[in-house]
Amino acid sequence: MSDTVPRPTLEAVAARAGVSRATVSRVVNGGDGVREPLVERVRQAVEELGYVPNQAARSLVTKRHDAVAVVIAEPETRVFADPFFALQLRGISKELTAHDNQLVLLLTEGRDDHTRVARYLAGGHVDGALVFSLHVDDPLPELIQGAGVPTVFGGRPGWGDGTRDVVYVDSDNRGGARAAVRHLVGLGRTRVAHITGPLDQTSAADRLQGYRDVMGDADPRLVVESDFTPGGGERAMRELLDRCPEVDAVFAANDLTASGVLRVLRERGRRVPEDVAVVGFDDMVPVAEQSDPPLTTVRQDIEEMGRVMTRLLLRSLDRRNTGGAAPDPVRPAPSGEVLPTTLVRRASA
Amino acid sequence: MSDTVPRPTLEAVAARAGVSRATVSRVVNGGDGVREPLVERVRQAVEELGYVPNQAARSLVTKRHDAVAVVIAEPETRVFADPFFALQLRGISKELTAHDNQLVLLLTEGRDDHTRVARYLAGGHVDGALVFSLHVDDPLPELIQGAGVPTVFGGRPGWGDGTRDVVYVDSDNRGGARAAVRHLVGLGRTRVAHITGPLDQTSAADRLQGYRDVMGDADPRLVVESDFTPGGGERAMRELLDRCPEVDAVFAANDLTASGVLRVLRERGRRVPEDVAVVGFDDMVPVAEQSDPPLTTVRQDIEEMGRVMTRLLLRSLDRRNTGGAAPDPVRPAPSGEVLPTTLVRRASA
DNA sequence: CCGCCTGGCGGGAGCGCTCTCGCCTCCCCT
DNA sequence: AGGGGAGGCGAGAGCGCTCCCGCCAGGCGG
Repeated sequence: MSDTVPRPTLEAVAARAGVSRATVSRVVNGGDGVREPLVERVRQAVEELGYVPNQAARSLVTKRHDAVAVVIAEPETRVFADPFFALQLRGISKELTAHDNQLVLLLTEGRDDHTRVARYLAGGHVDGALVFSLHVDDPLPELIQGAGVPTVFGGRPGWGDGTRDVVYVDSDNRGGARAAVRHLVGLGRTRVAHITGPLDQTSAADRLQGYRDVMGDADPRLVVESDFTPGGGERAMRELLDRCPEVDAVFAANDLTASGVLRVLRERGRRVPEDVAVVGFDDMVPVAEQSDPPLTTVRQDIEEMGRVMTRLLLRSLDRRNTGGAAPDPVRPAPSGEVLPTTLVRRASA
Repeated sequence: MSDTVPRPTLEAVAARAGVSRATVSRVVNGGDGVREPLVERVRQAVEELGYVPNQAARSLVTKRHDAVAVVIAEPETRVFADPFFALQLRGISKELTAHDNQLVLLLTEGRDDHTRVARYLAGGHVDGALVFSLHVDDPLPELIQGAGVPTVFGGRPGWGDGTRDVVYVDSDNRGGARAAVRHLVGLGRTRVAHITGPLDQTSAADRLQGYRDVMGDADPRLVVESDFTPGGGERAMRELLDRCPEVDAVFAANDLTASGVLRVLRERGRRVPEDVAVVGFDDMVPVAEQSDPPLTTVRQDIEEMGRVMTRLLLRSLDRRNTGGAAPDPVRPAPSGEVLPTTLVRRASA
């Protein structure tokens, strides 16, 4: 059948335009150092033949791929149930296409995948990697560091002791949590509880930290560990009400948790925000806006986070390609970029 | 700094193992036609040097890339808010990695992106494409067909007149809708309404069709068009109650819509399911299970859909590479695979 | 026992591109 | 008007791999 006609090569275009391969190459890659009339002739030949450069041939010599891997470690299924990654991917994708780079998606679950991913990255198929790994004990980041591929992490890696040569982008979880709790305190609430996320994730740990920044170690009964899910939020809230019925405010570690909290509160006949004020985290719009009452929450700009990660990575790739000479002796590589979070006031607090 | 040591080449491995490049190549690609002792020696050399084949060089000669593009046309932002694509991607990713293929993700919004994607696909960077385009008037599918890349569509393409040479995988939206409505009728409901999705999406159109299969054209007041969102569901339900207060059952085109429906029903003091029974579609677990009351809905296996699409594509790529000779004269190419949907009974109907 | 055939292995070409050279042209300065 | 320099362009050498082909060894039949 349609055995896909052989695509035209540089050679063919050169012949058609009556110039050398080198000149066509120059034109295709920006056209510097070629005089206008020739440029025009080559452009036309390219057009007529429908020439598209063969990326494989190009990579073979340049050793660049104009491709970036996005690694999403996803041990638990539920992680994927929220639009978090979708938004990240959007931001990443936009930024990548703006710079003519491709996005190679690597989804992992389980150990075998880890080594597979590490091998792939070490294989030099991509120029860099954007890695999301939520859990502190995840071996993946270390493996990837070992692969020698420029990498930017999404979220503060748990194992980073601060001095490591790690580049990451994170939301200001701690600051956002502080803002949330302060808001609650500002409302005159005195029994402000916190239902945490899984504390082996740095985002959850940081939010707890922010809560403690404001509340100190106050009443330990007011902190209940949970798991970022609505069901977990329900369980935690029941436990909380049993332990400490006089609670008058809850800072839930994310919006999903908050939705569980609201449900239990309704079920127990507590009015929100009159009896108990509730603040969430994430500003997952469909959840937060549609909840009853609409949820006051801390917004983080997930898409922007993806964008920033990408920019960071591309910039470091650029450096590597141009002047690796001076490796910036003043501020070495390690750095984390922390994106602001903002409190969004709705009805629940 | 660490200027990434040059990776070992086939040549290097060959030297180390004391054989020719060709032999190493043979071993790396399966080892047929090489005697055991040599295979072993080569394997060891590969191991010692940490050799990884250079995919670019390989593609250059084989003209295969072991990579598949996943194109997600996403005109509206909200599409991304539900876990639909995330699940698809999971299925696709699993199947792809099982066959040692990479996933190149192409997210699009807007016209410019369309031509960009078309160019990319036509550029022969990938072996095939998996395309999701929800709207009937989306020009993307046509563009992609034109690019001459083997393609499988996710969801029935709107412009397919049935006779076109199109391969797609879809859920049995129509059948699922029928099952939902029959269930409602079986409950003794006589005023069964349908709140549709955006009818320019085939899934929404098919669900409406399924509703009509059972209800005929009955009372036109019972069909309200909406947009797959909770807010849209609310508006539609209000309108429905105004138009036709005696409604005793609602089949919502998806779970998000159903959640809006439930909210309005609660607000208007109608009991679910006693006064009005409600059925959704999708079985988006977090929404359906957590709703109040838990939602009876039609489940579709999204992840499996991704898997099936991938299998279909890979199979056709295989054919192309091996014996394109006999293009299967009996059953030509065109085909759509329709995956079953099942009714999940919870409390709302 | 010799020739032939089979099968394992090496040599070499070439995939389509980039990039370094070196030549040649044209322009500018003296 | 002539010399020097700069810049435009072409030739050619690979990048790392696959695959075709041809050589050589070993096993068989005549």
